[in-house]
Amino acid sequence: MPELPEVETMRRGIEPCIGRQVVQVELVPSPRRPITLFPGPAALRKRLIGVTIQGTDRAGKRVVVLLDTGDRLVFEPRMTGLVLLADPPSWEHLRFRLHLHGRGPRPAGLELMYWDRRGLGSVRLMNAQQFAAAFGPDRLGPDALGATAEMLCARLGDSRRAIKVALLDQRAVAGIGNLYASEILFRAQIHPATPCRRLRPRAWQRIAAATRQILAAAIRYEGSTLSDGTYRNALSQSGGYQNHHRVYDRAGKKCRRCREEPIRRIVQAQRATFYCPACQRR
DNA sequence: CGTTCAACCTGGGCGC
DNA sequence: TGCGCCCAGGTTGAAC
Repeated sequence: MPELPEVETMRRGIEPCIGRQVVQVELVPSPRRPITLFPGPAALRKRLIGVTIQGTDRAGKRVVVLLDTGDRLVFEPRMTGLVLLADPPSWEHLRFRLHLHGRGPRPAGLELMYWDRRGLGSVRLMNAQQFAAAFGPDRLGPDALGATAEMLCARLGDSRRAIKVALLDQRAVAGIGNLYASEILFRAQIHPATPCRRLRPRAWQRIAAATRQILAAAIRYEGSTLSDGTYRNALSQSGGYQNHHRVYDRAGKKCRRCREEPIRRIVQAQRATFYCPACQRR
């Protein structure tokens, strides 16, 4: 679930952590199996307790917490992970919790939590070298929020892949996931199966503009909370962008643009793609 | 190059 | 009511 807009919303939501000090590290408070934690519990505690949070960042679909030691704490939510300051949807799947020292005249502590129902995500503490190796420019393309036609065309213009599949390639452009890829191509009025190399400069312009606009709008609405209700912002509140989807999960329903054609669902690279066959011609 | 499949997990929805 | 299946916002690596 969490794609760029959801992860960016979570990142903004945990900004109150900035300037606070880690006083306690809780690993897997529930009796559940742990998610991927790196490094091990002892090293994690040793390198986290006493450090101060200096800032937050995002690496594609990951929330990054910058520490005054130069280390980075990286939360990768994958399908069902949440980075929270407020109570999670259930205590059962809480995986990790940092207790932060309060500040100000009435210091109240904060708890930075990672919750993950399916447990496919991870929490990793990385030094500068490890972070660069994992998320450097050779591993992660430029952020999709700043997509330009030149950038997309330079990175994908020669590819034979379908544009929908290519937009999910995090090395080409970082942050677009399955839901927003369909929404972006609908807004750009491009058929999702179009091979990248067949796209003209004008088409790349539309795709780049649609990428920026869709992602920015989704961030404004604090992301999409789908029917399973899993996604929440850091305060455990639902997003609102699901009410603005044009094609995602609307198979069989009439296109909101042409008000005629039913939205079609196809499968590309084993993943669902939604589009309007009338508005998005090959 | 590109595609396909399986794996990692939980849980909601559906047909029978 | 229950069972078995299919599906899901992601990523990775192996096989072809």
